[in-house]
Amino acid sequence: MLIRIGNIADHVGESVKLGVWLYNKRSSGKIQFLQLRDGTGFIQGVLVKSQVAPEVWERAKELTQESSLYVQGTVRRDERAPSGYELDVEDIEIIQIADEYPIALKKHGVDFLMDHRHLWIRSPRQRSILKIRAEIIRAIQEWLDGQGFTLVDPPVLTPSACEGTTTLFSTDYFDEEAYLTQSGQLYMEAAAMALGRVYSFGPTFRAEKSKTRRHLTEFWMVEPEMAFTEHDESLRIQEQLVSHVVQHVLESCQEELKAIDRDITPLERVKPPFPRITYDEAVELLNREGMPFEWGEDFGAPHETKIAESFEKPVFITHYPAKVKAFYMKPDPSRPEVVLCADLIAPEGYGEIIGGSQRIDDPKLLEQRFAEHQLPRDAYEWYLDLRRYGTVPHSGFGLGLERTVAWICGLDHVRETIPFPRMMNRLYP
RNA sequence: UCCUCCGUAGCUCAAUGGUAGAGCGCCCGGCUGUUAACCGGUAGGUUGCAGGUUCGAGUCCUGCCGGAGGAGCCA
Repeated sequence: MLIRIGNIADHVGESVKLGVWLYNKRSSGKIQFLQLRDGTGFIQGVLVKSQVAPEVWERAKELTQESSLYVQGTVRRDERAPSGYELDVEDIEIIQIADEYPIALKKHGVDFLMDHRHLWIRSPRQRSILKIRAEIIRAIQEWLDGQGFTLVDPPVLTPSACEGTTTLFSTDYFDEEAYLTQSGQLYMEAAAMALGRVYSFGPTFRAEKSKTRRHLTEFWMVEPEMAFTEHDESLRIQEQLVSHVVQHVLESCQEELKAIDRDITPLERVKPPFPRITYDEAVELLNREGMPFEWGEDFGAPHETKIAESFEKPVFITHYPAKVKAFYMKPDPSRPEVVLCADLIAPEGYGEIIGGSQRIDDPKLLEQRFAEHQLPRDAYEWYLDLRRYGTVPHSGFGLGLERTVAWICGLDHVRETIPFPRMMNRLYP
């Protein structure tokens, strides 16, 4: 039976068999060091010429980078090894001698690495990031499930835009045009009226010609939607969710965070409550900090970074002007020119990771908004129905997974947070 | 869509308008504790494409193609 490197500590002193790839090899005339990986970890295999069969020694010499093999050896504790363990190799069964591997253990350019993304993800750094991504997903679902949320899957193919502003990917749907979803939110509002507290987790598509470190054309969002929930309670849920995710990663991904060299001190501070400032206060802050900004505009990336610099934790910016936000957001009853919404801005310049709001529950007002935004009413009759048949106060938000992963991992681009990123100039591999 | 920058060996990069080079990788040889090992050697080129200026262009000019960073928009 094969043992996995991740469990190697349980087999000290035993002779075990591993299925591995050769990550790297160093050799002298009479000793060879094989850097082996199996997806769960790395371990160094040691062969001393005088202590192994001649044919095993020769097989080890043949191995090239990323060759696949079964290796039999005895596990030994060794203080010199980065992982604390080494394998004294006794036998080698070659599965394949790999062709010359394109990715050297040296610096490469972004374009070259992206062209070889299918191989790049084997590297320790990329492997660690994908592992952290998986733990972030686990933490999100674990927390929401524990709070009584039900997972509901909205459609990916949709008949028309949810918000109508951004560019959509279109596709043939028999005799009509369909679009890939840019948000499941409206469907999740329907689901919340059926199940109370719900969330979706899935891919989202935006055909925007954005070329920045924060943009992908295909990315994953978590979109909770909550019936009988007002804006303030939604913010409390958001800060608890984000804090749980960060603390879970700190506990369960210590090795990976170390492997990618993430400074975890800013992450350790991420606990509720998060600071809240209004849009008005944010505008004041920007002007005070020497970044002139006019009330009524929407913030750009440099503004978000400047605001975030004033806080040690993620910060909520609330009560934006209605005209810069989506049509479905509920106006503040005491001040109808602003809406009950909040963007959560991550620290360290990572920008917006959550956008959320309380939704309009009054059917008359929602119809008025449809008219103001010149939205096709017939396509949204079903959405208006939600307000006609037992409307309730409800709120929801969308959390961008890749931006959250980039922030927690401390990456300078979201393209490393997803196995196969889709961007304006990238559809391969 | 706009702004800025970059395209030279498999990879990362040098080369004042004057003989296209280095390091790494591959291959060969050496080395009994290597950590991106090290040491010696071999091979490796239509300088992104098309024009132009010049005695002479990797280098200067124009256009195109590809890429990167940013803006707008958003998560």
